[in-house]
Amino acid sequence: MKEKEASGSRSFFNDVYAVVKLIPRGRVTSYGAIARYLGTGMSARMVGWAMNAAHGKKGVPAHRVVNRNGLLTGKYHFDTPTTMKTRLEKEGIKVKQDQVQDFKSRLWDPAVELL
DNA sequence: GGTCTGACCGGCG
DNA sequence: ACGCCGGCCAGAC
Repeated sequence: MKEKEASGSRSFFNDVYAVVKLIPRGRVTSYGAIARYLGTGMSARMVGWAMNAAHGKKGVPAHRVVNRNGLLTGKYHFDTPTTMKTRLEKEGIKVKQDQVQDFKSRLWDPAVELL
């Protein structure tokens, strides 16, 4: 019988989900921030890929994860390109033209907040 | 089983 | 200051 590495999170996909779930409402984070927190560092791309798998899963607010520029890069991956913006605004985050306002202030870096 | 892409980031010219 | 390219990991064809 094979176990799925129940002891801790082996797959960083699982780690990403955990971190994203911990993102407080009204706050956003970047792929690179999560990647760095997980220790992947350069593999920020995988974080976005993990989000792809996070689709359909509940508790994984992928809409709270944006790129380094605070741009809603993955908005097109949602059901509708406006879902991400709508959700963020609903949480109190101002979004203008796919860009998070006060992104730097809204940025929730796990490597810092969870330090 | 090999190859390519992919919701990024950072360095270099 | 801007543009391009390389890098990392994993999933899909």
